Amino acid sequence: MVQGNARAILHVDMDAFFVSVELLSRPELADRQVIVGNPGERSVVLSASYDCRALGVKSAMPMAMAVRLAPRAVVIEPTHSLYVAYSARIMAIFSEFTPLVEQVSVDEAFLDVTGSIRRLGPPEAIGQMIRERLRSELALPASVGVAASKFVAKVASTRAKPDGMLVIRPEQTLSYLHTLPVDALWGVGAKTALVLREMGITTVAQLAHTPQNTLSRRLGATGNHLFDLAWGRDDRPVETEREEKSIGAEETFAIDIWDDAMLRREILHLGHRVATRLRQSDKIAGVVALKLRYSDFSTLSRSRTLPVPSNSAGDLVSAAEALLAKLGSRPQAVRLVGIRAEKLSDAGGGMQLSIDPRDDNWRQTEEAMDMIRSRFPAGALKPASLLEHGQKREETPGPS
DNA sequence: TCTGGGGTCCTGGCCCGA
DNA sequence: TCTGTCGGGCCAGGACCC
Repeated sequence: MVQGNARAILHVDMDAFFVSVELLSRPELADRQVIVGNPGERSVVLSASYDCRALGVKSAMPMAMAVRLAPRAVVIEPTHSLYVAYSARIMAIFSEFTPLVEQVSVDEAFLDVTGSIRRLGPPEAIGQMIRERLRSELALPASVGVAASKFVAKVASTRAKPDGMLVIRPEQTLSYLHTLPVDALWGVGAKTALVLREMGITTVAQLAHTPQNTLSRRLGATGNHLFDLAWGRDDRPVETEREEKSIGAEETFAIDIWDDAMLRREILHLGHRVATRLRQSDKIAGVVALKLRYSDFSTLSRSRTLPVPSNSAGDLVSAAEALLAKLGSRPQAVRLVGIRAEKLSDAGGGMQLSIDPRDDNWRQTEEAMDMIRSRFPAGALKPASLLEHGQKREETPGPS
């Protein structure tokens, strides 16, 4: 597999991860069609078993459509804490094979096993051992792609699904890539695929044989990037540490709303969620962004730099409310509202002190809330205005 | 069919100061 | 002192990924 200086990269991707984890505690559903997702009318599919996928059900598909395609499917509500716990066990297994593990999401990772070959054998043997460990210790199926770069390994694991392994040797890379449709390239979504189709490009081979300057004129930097990928050029290293760049929270309302008071209550709620997560990560935010999505799905965002970086809900909510006020009246009912904390930096332990001493009481209150939250179940403590909101949610349309 | 929630990255417009 | 321009920061939005 490894020739000269070629790297040996594995991409390990768990198969229908949320469904597989749920089935561990519900073995009686093993032969049934299963969809994981919230049952609400506005929810989407998070994961579907492969027999549902055969009927056309896909991740991110509206649940209403999925149920129409697979009327016999059992719908299970997601248990995120369970997925996070299994994810930690999966990553621990990976780290026994190499210290170079880059976790991409809860259920997939890149592993650079170049340095493990002398100890453990060729990369395809390492891939097989990892799949067997996941199967024997966690009873979870995974697919593995083996290649000399992250991008090709990722393509290979996708093509190996479900429960398979695909090895693309360095000398096979181009001939393999050039058999693929262009949307197999990482970074080609619906919009870019449409632009490429307008240019007469539907395969990776066609893209590779299009002049690079033609691609960059139409697609900018993306064009250059795709051209490199089409020729198998991807020397991005497996990165074991990633700095968080932003932390956010958003909610889609059960029905679109006009009521400004309700919108502000949700902003308060989201502000507390984001601030709590900032403090848990020991981060402060320099910028607060507000996001609104209207009935017609058009989305608008506004952001502002804080006078002093902060991880206090009071500061985040004030900034978000100021952005909301600046927008003036709403042209349409609001479907979704979100808050994101950006330009993160280290808080250096504890909360950031404001230049305004009047804020200190509020900050101390939030610190006390953090402490109480750490001892009692989630939702046990919330500001009075949110308590009222929580009660009203039972009777009036609120966030889903 | 009618579109969640968590993110990252890129681009282009605008403003401001050197 | 005035003007042009250039770069950088900020901001908004689009596209993409899982």
